Amino acid sequence: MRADARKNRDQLLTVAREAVAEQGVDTSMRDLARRAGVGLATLLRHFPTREALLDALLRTSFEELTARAEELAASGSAEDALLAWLRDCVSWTTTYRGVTVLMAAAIEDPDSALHASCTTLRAAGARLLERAQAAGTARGDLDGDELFALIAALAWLGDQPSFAPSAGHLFEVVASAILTGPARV
Amino acid sequence: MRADARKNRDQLLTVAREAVAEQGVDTSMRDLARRAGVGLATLLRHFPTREALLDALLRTSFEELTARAEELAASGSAEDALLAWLRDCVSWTTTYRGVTVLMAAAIEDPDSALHASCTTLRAAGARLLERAQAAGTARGDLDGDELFALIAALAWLGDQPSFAPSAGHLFEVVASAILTGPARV
DNA sequence: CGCTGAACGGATCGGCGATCCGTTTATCCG
DNA sequence: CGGATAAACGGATCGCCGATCCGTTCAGCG
Repeated sequence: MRADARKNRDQLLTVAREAVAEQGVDTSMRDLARRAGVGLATLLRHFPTREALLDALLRTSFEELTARAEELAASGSAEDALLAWLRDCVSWTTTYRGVTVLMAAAIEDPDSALHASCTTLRAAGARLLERAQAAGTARGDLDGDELFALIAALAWLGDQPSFAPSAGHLFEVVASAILTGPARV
Repeated sequence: MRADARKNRDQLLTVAREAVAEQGVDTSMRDLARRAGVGLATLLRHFPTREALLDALLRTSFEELTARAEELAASGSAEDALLAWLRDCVSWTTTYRGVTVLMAAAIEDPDSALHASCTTLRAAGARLLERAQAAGTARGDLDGDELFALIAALAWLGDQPSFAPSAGHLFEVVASAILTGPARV
């Protein structure tokens, strides 16, 4: 890649990171380009769609969360690991506004740029869930898809200004429904 | 109101009802006007904003749900009443696509056309919740705001194509977290 | 150096919600 | 019944959006 193209690309991602954190995933592309000091066409050449831009922005975060799941999968308590990972996932979503809807759409559409990252993340969560279920500390009638859906719902609550103040407590409520406490044999 | 105005207004609401059910709350206003056989300006004169249109469309549903809550508040079991009302609320949201985000925004903004309807609905739910809490069959560390948020989150899940298949089961999961079973004294 | 293809961005397109304003028409009253 | 009048109408227009086109510029290599 040419040096000037690389510079513009990096600048666009930096600007997009700030803008998405402040104004959410629906920020105007034209505005993004202006803030980065490039033309709209340049932005759209580097990232042909809004989704492609967000993919580049979010990919590393997804990979970190997936790695975190694998790290926790090797830790002592299956219950603690699952709970800690849920917490990490939900709190991460507060970084970018509107990211939850994006993920829900990406999981649905196999052609989405984010599809692979999302399914990998979901699978990582499923493994943590299954381990906790095997240990008898997570309710057995849940699967990975449903765990992912619950994470998304909690993240969505945190994204809504009206519900955000309750989001922390509601996380505890839902977590208590997922985790069943120590094994009862 | 002049007879022709009344006719157009009714026609617009009919068309909007279908369109919102099919394509969600973000349907193009221009398209709505076309489908109703009127000019865009006519649609916007009757309903100055999209929100005003949706308010007219949803108001009666809100009133029905509120009335249903009051009816259930007089029924036998506090637990059954709360559960039945939650079910009614969540299943109603499947009628119109995208309505959940609208409600979350309306609760936040006191100037919204839907604000009053939403707060009334929330208060109606809070009364059912408090009755179940007094009977010891709902967890005590929840308030009306949080109950409303949980309903919205479940409704949101049902609105996402990727999560909709799990929505029914997840309702049971979350409901089990709200309800604590028969009073344990 | 000079060439050349990659990268650039202004201009343009169709679509959106909102607004303006000249035209039509339902309604009321003489 | 017929004319006045205000209400209702909708085409045209505005500023915004994302997307695309295409002539210009310049980075990098032989």
